[in-house]
Amino acid sequence: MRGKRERLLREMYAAMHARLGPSGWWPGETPLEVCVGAVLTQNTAWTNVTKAILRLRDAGVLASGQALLSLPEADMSELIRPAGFFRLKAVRLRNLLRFLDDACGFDFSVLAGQELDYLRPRLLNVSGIGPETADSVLLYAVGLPTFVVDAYTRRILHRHAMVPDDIPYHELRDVFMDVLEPDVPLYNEFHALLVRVAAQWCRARAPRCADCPLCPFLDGGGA
DNA sequence: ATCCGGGGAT
DNA sequence: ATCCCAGGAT
Repeated sequence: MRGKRERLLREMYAAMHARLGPSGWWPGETPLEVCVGAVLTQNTAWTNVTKAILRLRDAGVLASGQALLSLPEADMSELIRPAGFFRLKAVRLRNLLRFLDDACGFDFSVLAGQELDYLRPRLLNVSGIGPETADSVLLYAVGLPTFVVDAYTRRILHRHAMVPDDIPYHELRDVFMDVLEPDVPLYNEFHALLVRVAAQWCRARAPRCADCPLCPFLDGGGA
């Protein structure tokens, strides 16, 4: 029965929102920047990504997709070095930029008019773009209603005994999308709240369950 | 199962 | 000086 899971997810959302308020969170100033961040943040912390983005901004190459594309790969690697896996990510970012260039010429409103089920597989077909990166681009840069799942999401739901630890990406995504109506602001805010809870309370080591907004939903946490 | 690399915590 | 953290490809 999944009416129970639906109620639980909505209550968790409400609890986080009540404690933390609206996040107003967007992982970048522009859609282009969101795409850059989506690649750079693969398997790395946001603090590192921020440094890399700043370096790109200061170098003036973040102004347009063309500027980024015309940057030699060696220069790109060096600029994004703080984000880690920098040679790999320079290639992956280039792949994504090339895709965006010929899919829409960096006019993201064109992509916003396309079907999620059409665009998502195409994005996943780009080498270096996996499900999380694709969903992050689709939700935050394009504005299509796909739920972004990450290690934080997995950890929080697993610790609340809602999913197995090794649940595949698409199944975890379905946990949300099977139950939540397609709603970009809702998906945006839900993900943002999970990220904030994971960072401040549901940390990988030394979690602070006692005063976590999701404490009431813990096994034996009352309610 | 292993590789790719950095920053922060311990 | 290590250990730990976080996606995707092969």
